[in-house]
Amino acid sequence: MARKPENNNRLDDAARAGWLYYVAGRTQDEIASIMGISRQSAQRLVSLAMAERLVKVRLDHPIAACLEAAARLKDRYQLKYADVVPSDPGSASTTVGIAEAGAAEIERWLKTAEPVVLAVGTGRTLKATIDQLPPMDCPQHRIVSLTGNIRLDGSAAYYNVIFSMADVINARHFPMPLPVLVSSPEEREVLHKQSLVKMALELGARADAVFVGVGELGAEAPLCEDGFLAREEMAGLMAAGAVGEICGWMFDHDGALLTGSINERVASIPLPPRDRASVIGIAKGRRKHEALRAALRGGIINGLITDESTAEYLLKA
Amino acid sequence: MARKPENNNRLDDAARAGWLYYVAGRTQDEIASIMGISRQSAQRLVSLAMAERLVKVRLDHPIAACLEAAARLKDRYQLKYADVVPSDPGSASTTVGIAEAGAAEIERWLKTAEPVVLAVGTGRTLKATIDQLPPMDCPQHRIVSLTGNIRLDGSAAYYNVIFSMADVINARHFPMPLPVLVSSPEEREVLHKQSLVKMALELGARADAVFVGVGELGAEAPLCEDGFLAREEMAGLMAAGAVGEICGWMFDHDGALLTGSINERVASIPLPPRDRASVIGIAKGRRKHEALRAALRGGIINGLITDESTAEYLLKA
DNA sequence: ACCAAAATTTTACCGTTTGATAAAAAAATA
DNA sequence: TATTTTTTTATCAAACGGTAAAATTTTGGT
Repeated sequence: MARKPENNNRLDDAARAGWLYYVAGRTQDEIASIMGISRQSAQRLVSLAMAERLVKVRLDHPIAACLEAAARLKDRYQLKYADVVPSDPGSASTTVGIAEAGAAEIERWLKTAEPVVLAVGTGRTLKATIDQLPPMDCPQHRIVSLTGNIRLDGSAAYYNVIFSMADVINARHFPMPLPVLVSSPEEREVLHKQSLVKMALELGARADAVFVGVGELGAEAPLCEDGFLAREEMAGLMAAGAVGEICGWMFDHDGALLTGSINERVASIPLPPRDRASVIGIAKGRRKHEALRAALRGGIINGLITDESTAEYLLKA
Repeated sequence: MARKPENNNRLDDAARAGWLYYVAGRTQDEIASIMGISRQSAQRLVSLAMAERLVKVRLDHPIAACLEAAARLKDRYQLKYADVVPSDPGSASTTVGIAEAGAAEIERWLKTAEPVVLAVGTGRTLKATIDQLPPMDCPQHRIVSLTGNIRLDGSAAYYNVIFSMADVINARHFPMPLPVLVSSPEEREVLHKQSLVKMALELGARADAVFVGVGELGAEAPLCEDGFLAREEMAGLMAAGAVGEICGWMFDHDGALLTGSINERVASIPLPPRDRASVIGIAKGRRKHEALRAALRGGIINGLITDESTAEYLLKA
């Protein structure tokens, strides 16, 4: 009868115990008495069944795939935070879904009692995110804009992230009264010494959480469309290897910031140190794929809110 | 702020909580803080996910004793398929365990690429089995109900196997819009000529796999309890030697269909030829013992899903 | 648009179940 | 027999499931 079934028997018992526990719903005490062993042995068998993956838990709901993708993204790119929302294949929107999810995450930060510093970038996605925020009263927190939204011609882009945000959450807010780009490194230096700007710079460096959009480059890039960047410059940047930008900071395929070139004229506040702060990118869609992957690779962002199909791309790469 | 499609969100949240709990292994406290709700709400969501069968736990490990019993059953009764699940001595449930196993076998059939015709009976066990099926998209298959679930008084029994099944697996389905029993052989003949019924009859005859419960007879038989059969008739049947029924077809101790008597008024679709199709009975428990043995002896079923202690009975006989 | 009723959520509490640890006992191995 | 490994026993803090009252939100009627 019993030849050498040691290992086999053990897994058999584990399977039996796991079955009684997970399928039949008995307590470990009951299993112990049914199988004639001590409760601790029963417990060991049950957890062995789990460890050996004898019991398989399946969750039949679209949301499950999203959660799993988020967990894998976290692991793959060493993220502090990841959230994946279901894709809507039919929709062309670049914000539906992630805007709500982004707002929820911002809300979680704002709900904390101890004061935090939140920083935001700009762009359509971020504007849509802010628009999903419920009114809140957060006098203990401060919010700062990492980047301006002044165009080359001096006018302001229509979306107004920091002020919209301040409108609904009633916290002290620090705008960035500068263009995204200035004409020279020297001009940047001068502007950054203005007292108002200095306060924002200082605050930005201490931000606990940062929420940014991720810009792709190309002829139809929002950066051009919105008049932040001349098309000739765009071509030069792409030739230099740039694939995306965050708050105006250009980076290449590996997520390394471009040295020289335009980055010396970016007036935005630098992203705070990634080891301390959460820098959460909010983006989805085919056109953002490469830029997102580069930003994740290079650790420019350590948090991500995206949708399923974008997550799929980022995972298979 | 427009931000909630409530109805949808409820199950979403349940799925999310269930995933975090069962897959990610978080505690309910953690889930509560992640989702921004109280622990009790988290607990409710987790158990809702269970109740709504969003999470399905399955144990695929073959337990040696069960495997051996299955092999012996196959041999002893010339079965095409046999599956034995562990017994839970204390439990009074007649479905726990075999329902999951039955669902797994149905799933295997549904996963085949070439189109198959699946037929199902009715009853509590089968309903519990169907409830364990994961959502699937199977436009290539067809499913047909071998029997109606209309009572003597014209009302429908609460369990609704074919429609529940169609709900989750999205295949063309063919219900049997008749009672289990009609008043006379002649009426049956008339009814069976209705075009709708004829299609079901035709399909049933071509079924590749059939899943049925096995009904025992007696004063407390489900057939009586559910109002399909008057108690006086039951007594007569038993006197005539009937020990069990499948889809309403009465059989005796040797598994031979009773001639005459009530069987001439059974409106169910006849079971397809056993040499071609798999007719799999799903049943366990003391009260089903005799009916099961008779059905196996007579070859009414050529497949079986049961539990260890029932298997033991069937093997020692 | 308002108020009242109903339903849901939160808060608080309690007994049971669970996972983990450490020492004693038993079994297996050399 | 001595040594190693496993199982049992005992104990404890954390986690869980249930209940009940208070607070909140939703619903329905006016």
